Amino acid sequence: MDRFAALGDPTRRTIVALLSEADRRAGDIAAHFDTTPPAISQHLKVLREASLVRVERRGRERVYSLDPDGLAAMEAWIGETRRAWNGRLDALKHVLDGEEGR
Amino acid sequence: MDRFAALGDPTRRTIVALLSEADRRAGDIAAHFDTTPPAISQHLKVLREASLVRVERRGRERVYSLDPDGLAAMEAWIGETRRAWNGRLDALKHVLDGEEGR
DNA sequence: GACTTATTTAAGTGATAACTTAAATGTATG
DNA sequence: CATACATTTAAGTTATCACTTAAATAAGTC
Repeated sequence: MDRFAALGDPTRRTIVALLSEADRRAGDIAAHFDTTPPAISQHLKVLREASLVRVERRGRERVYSLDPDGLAAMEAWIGETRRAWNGRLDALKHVLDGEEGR
Repeated sequence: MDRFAALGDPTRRTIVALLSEADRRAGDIAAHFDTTPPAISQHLKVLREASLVRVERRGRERVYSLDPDGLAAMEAWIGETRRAWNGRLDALKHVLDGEEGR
C-alpha cells in the first residue's frame, strides 16, 4: 500500500496527527480509539511500511514516532502538482495581458 | 470517500497529474490508461466528489480541470502536521541548549 | 520459573472498491 | 429524424481492506 493510500484511512490519519504531537506507545495510541489493539497494530504496520512512522522497542513496549520524510514526500507531490497548475494559470494571465511574447 | 482516500488510488493520482498539465476531455483522459472509459468515468466521479477536479460540459464532451482547492486542503493538513512535529523538535533543541525557561 | 503485561501475528469474516459489460443519456451530424 | 459519438449509469464480479477473536512472542515481576 503506498503512502497516499495509507493516509486514506481516517484512523491512520488520526494516528499520524497524534504522533505529530508526541511520541506514543502502541497501547496509548490504541486507547484513543474504540477498536481493539490488534486493529491498531495492523494500522501501525501499514504506516510503518509507508515510511510514515517509526518504531523503537523499549522493553516490552514499542514507542512510535512520526517519520517526517514520508509526509514530506507527499507534501512535495501535492506541491509540485499545484505549482504545475498555477504555472498554467500564470501563463494564461500573461496571454490576457498581451505579454505572450516575453 | 474523502480526499485522501480519493488520491490513494494510483490511477486517480495520475489523472490529477494529467490535469495539472492541461484541462482534458474525459475521453482523452481515458486514452491514457488501459482500462475502459466507464472505469475512468467512475474515477472522475470520485475525484469530483472529493473536490479535486471540476467538469464543464462542452457539447457532448466533458472537459475536466483541476480544482486546486482540494489539493490545497490536503497540502495544508500535511503541512500543519509536519509543522507540529517540527515544533516539538525545536522545543527539544531548546531544552538541549539549556534554553527551556525562555 | 510461573504469571502478568504489551504488542504482534494468524485466521477468518463482512464491507467496500475497482473493474467489467450492457444499457441509458444527451448531443452533434448526414 | 436516424445514426453515430461522448460520456455516464447500472448491475454484477472479484479482490482487497479493516475488523474480530484466538494464539504467539517477548519482556518485565513476584
